Amino acid sequence: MRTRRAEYSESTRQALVDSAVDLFTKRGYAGTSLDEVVKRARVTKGALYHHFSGKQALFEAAFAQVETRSIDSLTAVITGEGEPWDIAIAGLRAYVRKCLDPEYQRIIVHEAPVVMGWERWREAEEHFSFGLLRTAVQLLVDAGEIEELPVEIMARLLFGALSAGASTIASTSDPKRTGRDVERAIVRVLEGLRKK
Amino acid sequence: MRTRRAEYSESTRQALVDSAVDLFTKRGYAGTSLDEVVKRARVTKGALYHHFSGKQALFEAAFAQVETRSIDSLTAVITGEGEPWDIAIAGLRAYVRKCLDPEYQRIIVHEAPVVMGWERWREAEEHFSFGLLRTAVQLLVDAGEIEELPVEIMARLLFGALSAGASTIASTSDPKRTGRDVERAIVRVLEGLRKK
DNA sequence: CACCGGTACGTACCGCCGGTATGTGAGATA
DNA sequence: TATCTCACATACCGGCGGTACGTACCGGTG
Repeated sequence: MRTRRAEYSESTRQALVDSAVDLFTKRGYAGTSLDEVVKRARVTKGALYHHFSGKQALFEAAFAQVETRSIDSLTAVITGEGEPWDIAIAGLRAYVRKCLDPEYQRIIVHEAPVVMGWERWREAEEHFSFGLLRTAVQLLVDAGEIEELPVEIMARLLFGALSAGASTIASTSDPKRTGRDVERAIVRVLEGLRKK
Repeated sequence: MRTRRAEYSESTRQALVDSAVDLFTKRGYAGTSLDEVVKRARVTKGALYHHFSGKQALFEAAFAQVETRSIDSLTAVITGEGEPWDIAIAGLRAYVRKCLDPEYQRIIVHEAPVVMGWERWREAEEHFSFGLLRTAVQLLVDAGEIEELPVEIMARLLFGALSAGASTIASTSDPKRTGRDVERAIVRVLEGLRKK
């Protein structure tokens, strides 16, 4: 049954997560105090510690929210119709665009590996962006489009390159132009791996 | 002139930096307290704050020390004799090996971008590993070995891929084997960019 | 050698922040 | 209506980064 209390509770939790996403994006994990988070959510620390076990858990909730919202648009591209090669290129473009979103960039790309620890981050990413990327790479290998290098490794390297590319784009004076250059470079790298 | 006081002072500063490198490597930036750092260096916080303006500055000193010590071995490889292509491959191998060093892995690759801020980290890296990498890429382009994509972009992407590769190597159960796979994959990517 | 100035620390303390223990009132239950 | 429960609020603690200030020792000067 759906009671009023449950609705209020969920609303409070959501407000906390939203507040956390905002502040973690603007000031980073270490630079954000829980007092600020609860103040912006118009509750107290009691509420926060009722819903989450601590600051880390709150970060993971923020992480999950940003990833969950991001993954839908990407999944739509990956699972669409067309040639595997074209799908991969489209997915590439979509991911680079996603990396330009400040929330994604700061929370997912930059802070998460440090805050959650690399191992935990890796595990979580299996179900999100990285999982999708590896699926896409596997798709290309299965379709015989690119050479049969270890998929796990290739996906990791590509993931790193894309993140670095996104960071570069975000901090350049001409993001449009840099974005085109990054896209072109990555496509060129993939073409270099393509079977003739 | 070289006075005794100056020597003592330098020794104290060095002890602090060494202690910081150790603890930052083992417990990370956030997990390390200054009390621990000064205790291990057998001084007090007064000494620390005499030599450094704060925790961030201490981290940057640790960062600089690890980078400075790393760069010598890499520079030797890059500036050696031989074909540009072979030099680049050798440099690649050397860098992958360097990434297996726990200090380099934790302080330079993982923590520095978050602790120093991505922009500051990027700026600092110009004079260290990334600067070398870009030089190597420029070398290949000048020698006509690889296609003339924008050097800055290529170096950024390669740097990101290498960092991701380093993280993967460091956290796998069989670093030796993963290291070989990463090396092979990157070499294959470069060969894909090679002019015939 | 006596004196003195400054540097290289040591000591004591503050405010903030993450986390905890406990109180409380509104809504669900019988 | 009486009671129970849960979703918070309040008050407080210990630790940590940072600061203010005291001090001893080295090195130059007369």
